[in-house]
Amino acid sequence: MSNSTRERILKAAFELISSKGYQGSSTREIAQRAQVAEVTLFRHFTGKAALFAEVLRSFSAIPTLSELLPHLKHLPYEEALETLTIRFFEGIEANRDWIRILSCEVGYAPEEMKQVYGEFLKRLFGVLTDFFTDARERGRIRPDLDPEHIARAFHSMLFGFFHIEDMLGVSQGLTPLRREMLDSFVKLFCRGTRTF
Amino acid sequence: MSNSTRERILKAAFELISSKGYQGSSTREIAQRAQVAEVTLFRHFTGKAALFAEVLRSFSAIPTLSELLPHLKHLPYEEALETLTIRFFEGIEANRDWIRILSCEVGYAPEEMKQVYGEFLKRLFGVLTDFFTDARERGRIRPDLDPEHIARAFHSMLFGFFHIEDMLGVSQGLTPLRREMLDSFVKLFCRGTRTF
DNA sequence: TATGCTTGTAAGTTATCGCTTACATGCATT
DNA sequence: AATGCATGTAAGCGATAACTTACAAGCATA
Repeated sequence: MSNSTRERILKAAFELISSKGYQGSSTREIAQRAQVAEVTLFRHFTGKAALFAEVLRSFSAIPTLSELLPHLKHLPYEEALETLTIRFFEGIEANRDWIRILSCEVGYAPEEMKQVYGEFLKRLFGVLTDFFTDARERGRIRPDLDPEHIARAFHSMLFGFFHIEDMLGVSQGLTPLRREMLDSFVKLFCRGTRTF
Repeated sequence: MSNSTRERILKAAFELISSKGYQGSSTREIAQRAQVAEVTLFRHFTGKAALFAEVLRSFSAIPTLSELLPHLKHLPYEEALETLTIRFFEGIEANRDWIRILSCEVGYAPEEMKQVYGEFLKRLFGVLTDFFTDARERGRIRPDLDPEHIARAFHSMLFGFFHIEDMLGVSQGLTPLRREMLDSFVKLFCRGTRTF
């Protein structure tokens, strides 16, 4: 079986599920979108559930965040936070479909798929914790704060904001109004963590 | 048509949809759970979609937060923030099913249902903004901060945290570990907003 | 007793679902 | 030329979905 066929199916499934949900997407429609006979889908994957699990694995949005970190360490704390915030939000936006699948569809999905989500988050929290650990070692942030807690707070704030905006779905992207809101978040967060 | 039948159907639909999603819940199963013939469901509601819309309206988790506010105003800022945080999280926890429906299912739902969510959030943000506006007028928080932005930051942080924890679904409730995490959030948030 | 309202039973509609089977086609390797 | 592999076409399986129709039973009020 050629690889491209399989990947076309995966891509179609990803797109459809992210817009209509797992239960809302039929194998017929997925096959149609992939320009493939429905039976071909079942020759590549043992079933709809297996296809979904494979989608979760294949499209795992690996955070490009970790590549950004070394660069951030040479910036002043507030500036680094600002860059991190914008990049983080852009990253979420770029992978909005993937994230919507994970943060919504997984709730009804079997345990196996939750693990994919759990591992993804663990890596993400790890990267963020690294950043704040480094900042603490450099004396940028107060030593009494747990870097992991800060990382979670940072993540929660940005993710929570994105999720609400995404669900209401009035507009997409980093609009000026959102940019302004994120600026306030950064200011607040910076004051809340930095040394004086 | 008696009121109790209708309400039993609404309650059953609410429970089922919150655990299996809109698409995952059938009218048969909803009727069964309500101990009602399926046809009765269709005599009370014009269809599944109409039933769902009615569920959204009926179970609108009205924040008891607004009742809490007057009491908070007499507390020191950090203490008020702490109480607000705990109460807010408990409120989210108590309405977890309702919130899961809104924050997940609505993304795939028609525009009409998004409005229900939008109006709910608008009220919620309003209540929080009131709190921070009052705190600013009392000189508790820095005057250069926009109360609405602070309110959104506060909401995003708590909601984002809850959502992640809820989706991964390892445990429920305000566990000691979460309590500790929220304490850090409060400390961070307080330092980020208060005057010195 | 009669009327009207709500509910239940039963059977059925049409549509779609996930998935399978049987067979033909085309292309590449041997 | 023959073999094997990936794909397509077509038809259909059994299950379930949302929803409808027709009719009977219960219960209240008039």
